[in-house]
Amino acid sequence: MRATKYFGKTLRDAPAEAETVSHRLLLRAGMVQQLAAGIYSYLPLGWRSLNKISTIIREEMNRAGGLEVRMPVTQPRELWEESGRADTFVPPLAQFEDRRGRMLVLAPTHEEAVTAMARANIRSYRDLPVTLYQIQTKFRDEPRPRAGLLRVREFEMKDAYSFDADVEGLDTSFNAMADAYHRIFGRCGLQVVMVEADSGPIGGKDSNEFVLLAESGEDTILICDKCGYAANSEKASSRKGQSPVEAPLPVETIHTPGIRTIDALAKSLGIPASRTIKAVFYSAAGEVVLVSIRGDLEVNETKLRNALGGADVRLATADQVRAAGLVAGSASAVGLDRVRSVVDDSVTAGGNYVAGANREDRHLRNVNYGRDFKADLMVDLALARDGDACPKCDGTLRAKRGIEVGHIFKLGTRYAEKMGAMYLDAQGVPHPIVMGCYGIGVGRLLAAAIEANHDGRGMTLPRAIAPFEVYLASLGDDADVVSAADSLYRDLEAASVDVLYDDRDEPPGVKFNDADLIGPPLRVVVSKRSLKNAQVEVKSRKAEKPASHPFGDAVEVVRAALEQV
RNA sequence: CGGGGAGUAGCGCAGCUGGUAGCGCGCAGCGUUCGGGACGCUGAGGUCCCGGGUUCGAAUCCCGGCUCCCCGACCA
Repeated sequence: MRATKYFGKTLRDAPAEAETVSHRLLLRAGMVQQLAAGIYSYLPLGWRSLNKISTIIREEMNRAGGLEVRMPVTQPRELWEESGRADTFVPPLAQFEDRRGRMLVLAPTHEEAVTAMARANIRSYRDLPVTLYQIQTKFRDEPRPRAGLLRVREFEMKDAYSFDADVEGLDTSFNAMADAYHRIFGRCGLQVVMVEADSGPIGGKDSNEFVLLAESGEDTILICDKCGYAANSEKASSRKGQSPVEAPLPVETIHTPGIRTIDALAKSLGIPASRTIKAVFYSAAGEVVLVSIRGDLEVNETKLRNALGGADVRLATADQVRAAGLVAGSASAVGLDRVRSVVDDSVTAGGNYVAGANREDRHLRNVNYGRDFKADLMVDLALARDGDACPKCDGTLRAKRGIEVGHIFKLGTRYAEKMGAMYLDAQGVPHPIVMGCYGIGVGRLLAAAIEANHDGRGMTLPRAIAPFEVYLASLGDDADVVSAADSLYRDLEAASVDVLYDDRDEPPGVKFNDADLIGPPLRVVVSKRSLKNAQVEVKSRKAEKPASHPFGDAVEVVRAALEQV
């Protein structure tokens, strides 16, 4: 493609609204353009990269046995009433009335539509298993779109849905998709890790996220440095360590004037925080819950929410705490029976803890679970942190930042049961179809790839997803230079090299800067200086200096160099 | 939804003690240049977010609204 025939402009300055690196670079390179909050147009350059990603996804879905389908973006609201998600989906469904007064929704995801497709076409166990997928636009009216393409309202998403006769079949389909995901991200040249994840309101027994490691990421994941255990921070567990086993001693009340935090308590008593019990107050569905956890640990609110049956959980307000009769700074579960007590399993590991006395300026020594306080619920509630011990081996967990680019779920029979998607087994007995779903945000993946692949000059996307493979630039308007560059351009095109030919009448600095901004992995320069020696210059995007090669070998040199980047 | 910030040329911004809009980049033309956003001359380009009010006069002051961004809440 000749730059003089192309559409879209590079910007020297990024628009003020863009703060995130990928957002700035996408706008500066002229890849996307914003129409409204979280709603973007793709210009030719951005669409090229997006399509390269889509093509890789499509090839790997097909290889894994997936069948591509296309489903409606506008769907009758009744379909969502069947699944029970018409009023519960978050964010709420975007919907409108058609001219006959029927309510239509803009699909935020396609479980309902694909289940309708399945129940109309699957009758028998002989029809199973099957995996259908789509790469389509979806719309979610997100409460807060942000960071360019990282979190948008209208977006391209690949969603695959598997249908199996039983959970063993689902496991097989799920693993096949996990393998395909590894291949997809690998082919995109991206370092992605699969981590255990919380399945959230979608439900199901297993769920894994695919996270692109990037410092600017919004998600925290924990990875064991030894055994490969990896989970996002909502899900991750860690070994909390054993406190010394001691015979329970009698409880003593101690005077602790002005001490209201675990740090201060531990310091004043000269003990580690791990010998104390911290009380944290939450409000769940209007009820105040007292969470007890060892003093050196923190509460993982997702685990707490799951333990409480999915209720909305947030820190209790000072008013709620007071109304519940709790003494902030000196609270504990000891002697409290009118407040629900949820206990992290860490406090069962040892004994003789220091805990609040539920009186101002008083704490208790030698508090023991079971003898001195009880739990209405006893589970793992701790937030795993960098440096914690791995739950699976004797390694250490390391916290890393990342961006969620894919998420796969074992859905089970939830949708099939609600929507009547059944098959008959060999005995003629009906069963609900067992489903899985597997998503990749295509636009988010592009943005994430830029977050992970850029430098001070612009994008350094891997070859497989960069908008072009080669940036060919001619310097100056010398007739020999122009004709040499023209002919090299034709030869590269003929050799099926994906080349952007900068044939504009611009000074070298402009061309070099645009080459670095757009960032094809290879830059080829034809100039009077190099042509004098019958040479061209080839430079990889990440190299400091170019290398000169005989002009006649240019195509071969480029093809070889592309294999290396 | 809570908190904060911002809307003036395509982009970045100034003008805001009221007097009818400017700078840089970009864009168009001509010329000189041609190895990291080069230089000169000429030129085009504005609903100063919208509506109302105050005033002889509003980008500027007042009231109401809209949009966008950031933090939080929420979220495949």
